[in-house]
Amino acid sequence: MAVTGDETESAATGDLPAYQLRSPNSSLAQSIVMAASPGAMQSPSSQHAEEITRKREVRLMKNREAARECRRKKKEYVKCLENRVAVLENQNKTLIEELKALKDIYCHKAE
DNA sequence: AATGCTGTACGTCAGTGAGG
DNA sequence: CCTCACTGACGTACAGCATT
Repeated sequence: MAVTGDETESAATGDLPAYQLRSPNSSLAQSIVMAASPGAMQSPSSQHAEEITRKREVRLMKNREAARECRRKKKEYVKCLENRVAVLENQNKTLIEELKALKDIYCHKAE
């Protein structure tokens, strides 16, 4: 199992995760620029645009965390299944041995 | 050392079902 | 009908390993 560098990446690049550094014209980067720019008076249409951008960011952030959680749950589920396989394989082995022993007893009686 | 391959984690988009 | 959370699919970045 390879350990990825993704979790150590933010340490290597300051404190921003890689996905925030990658695309220079992402909506996030744009919105940061928008928020930082000293736009004093804003027209209703630009306010509306900003609201849309903000909503999008919130949605993306929520979805990002949902995806993380979803993957975590999936990994846990797979681990459970693997455990179950191991248990069932052991049970199967035990039952096969038990059957073999019973067959032996039966054969000796028949003689 | 350079390069290609593989596995892992991530973010985003699009589709879907549940609840209000 | 709308909104929200969940999830599969896709593309991307990166690390580690093998080969040249």
